[in-house]
Amino acid sequence: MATHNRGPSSETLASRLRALAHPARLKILAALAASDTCHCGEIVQNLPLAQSTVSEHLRILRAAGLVRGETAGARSCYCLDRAAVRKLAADFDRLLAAIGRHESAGGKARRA
Amino acid sequence: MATHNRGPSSETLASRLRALAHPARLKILAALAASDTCHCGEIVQNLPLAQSTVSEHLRILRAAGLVRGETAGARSCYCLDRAAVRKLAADFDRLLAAIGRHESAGGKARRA
DNA sequence: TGGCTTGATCGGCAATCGACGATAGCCGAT
DNA sequence: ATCGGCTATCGTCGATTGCCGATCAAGCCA
Repeated sequence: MATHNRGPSSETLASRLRALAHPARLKILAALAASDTCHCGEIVQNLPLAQSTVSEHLRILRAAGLVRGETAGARSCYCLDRAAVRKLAADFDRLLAAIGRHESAGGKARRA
Repeated sequence: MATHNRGPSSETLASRLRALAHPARLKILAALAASDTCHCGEIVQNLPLAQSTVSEHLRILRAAGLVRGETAGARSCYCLDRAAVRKLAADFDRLLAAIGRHESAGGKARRA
């Protein structure tokens, strides 16, 4: 049994999905996943975006909790929060499983 | 090499996620999943939004392919495309699994 | 037929987003 | 101390989004 409630609210889940729903941010996540070297300049070089834009995307990902940035002065080190990514995947999967199931399972009418 | 692509491009996946990344649209999807009666007025009654706003959200969901609307004149019938939902869930899960895994095992797709 | 109900579309408005350049702060190297 | 590289933040601009009321098109029923 799930010891907690079913899932986050629509607002919470939607805001986390919003953080993902941008091609540049998906690419940034993929870059962070590929190499743990994680500083910003490397990402800027691999994307056709200005440095300030990439920094802004990193801020959004950090605010969503998907990325942790240790700003060690000049060279900040960004690390993917893999646990948070997995948790988001689980929440999302739970929602879509409930939606995608052929029958709306049981009478647990979920009022939103 | 042919496009042995594992998943859709960042743009494609991001645009589909964008369709989901709104609390009202998540609620609409849940309402469609709960009851297959699927006409618009019922959804409007369960949301604090104007009818035109709900219609707009339905249009976005339809454009994303998650909902099919058979506009049979006056009373249109909206149905959840459960196969599309499952496909999106699979694509998303594949992406997040690749990101959330501790080691990026394959690692050959380094786009510059 | 006329009127009613239902939903899609239009036009407008405010808010937010996404991008950029410019600037400021921090650190190591010279 | 000064220089130069790196990054975060600020301000701004155009584009998009979200919401609404109003209006229009299409069926249904008396």
